Amino acid sequence: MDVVLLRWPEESTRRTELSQGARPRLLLVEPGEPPPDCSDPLEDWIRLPADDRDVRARLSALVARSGTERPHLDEDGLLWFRGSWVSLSPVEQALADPLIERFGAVAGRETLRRRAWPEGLPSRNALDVHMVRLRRRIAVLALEVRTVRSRGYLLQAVEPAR
Amino acid sequence: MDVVLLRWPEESTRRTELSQGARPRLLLVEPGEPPPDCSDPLEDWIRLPADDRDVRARLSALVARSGTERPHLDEDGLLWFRGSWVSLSPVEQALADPLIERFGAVAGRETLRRRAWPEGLPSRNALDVHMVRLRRRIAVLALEVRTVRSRGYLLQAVEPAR
DNA sequence: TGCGTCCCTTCACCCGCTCGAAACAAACCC
DNA sequence: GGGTTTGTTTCGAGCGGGTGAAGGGACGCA
Repeated sequence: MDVVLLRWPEESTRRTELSQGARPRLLLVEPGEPPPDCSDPLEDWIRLPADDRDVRARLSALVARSGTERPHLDEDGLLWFRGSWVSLSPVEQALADPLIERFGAVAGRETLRRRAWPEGLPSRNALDVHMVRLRRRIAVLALEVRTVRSRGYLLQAVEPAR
Repeated sequence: MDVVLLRWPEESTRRTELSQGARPRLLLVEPGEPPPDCSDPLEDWIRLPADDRDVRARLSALVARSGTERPHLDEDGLLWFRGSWVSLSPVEQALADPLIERFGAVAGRETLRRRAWPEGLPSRNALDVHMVRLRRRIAVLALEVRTVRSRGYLLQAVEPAR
């Protein structure tokens, strides 16, 4: 989802419209005008005239905040994230799919099981084993699968070191 | 809680120190320098030289953001705070729930006891033991449970070191 | 001031269960 | 034939929740 650029205060009505739709937006504040009151995390502003790098930095911060950046599985079984990809085996695709849908939230073990083996699990811990393999693969994309005990798994970007 | 003003990029080491303590901070970016990468919601930046009103607007936005932030328990048993999470066991969820409801105020022992074990306490000090465990877990989120003797417990954000 | 009593904290241990990971083998595909 | 994919077994680490027990601080009371 893209960030919308708005002139402030001219386009203030459009701003309220967009805030309804949870669409991230960057307000370009006219020289001399007072800055807006941004309490929405999906909203930011910058004073004109502005350095190009500054605008881009705020845009990408908004994108990151809105969670727009999510991995994506193409029709060839390639898992894309931040411009890189790895190929996944069919089973891994079936597992990755619900994890991507719920990116950042838990996908239940039962859901995953059904998606990969609708006919029933081949063996007791097939799911665990394939999860290990999926983890190894997606590591190079700085993606990780975290376990939420007795609930399921959660796909997320690797937290940058503090 | 006060916002700390930092020069960027000179005081970058201080910046990382403060991010540990979850202290809100505003980076003052020197002319010509590239803007920082702010993923932390408690961090913001502004390009120098800056309009006084602009600085004040960003400061008060930071203050507002740090004050209203309260932890939140999602439907998968994950406790979220400031963009990070830990998973809680069922008993811990039951205890965390009333603590979060009254975030910053005391939740009585009796209330907690009833929420976790409506049928009656399994043993004399089960509540205390589980409280220790809950404390250990939420520490990584910079949350703490303070005891209010003979009244109950209080959940709050860890005060950043001065 | 000394003492006992709550109340709270923490530790160590137990049991049952979940999950991770390695290792091996079969099947499959260029 | 060599790499990849998938299934299977097995072992062990770690978690969740319950219990007992030790210890310490706060408070009331004599």
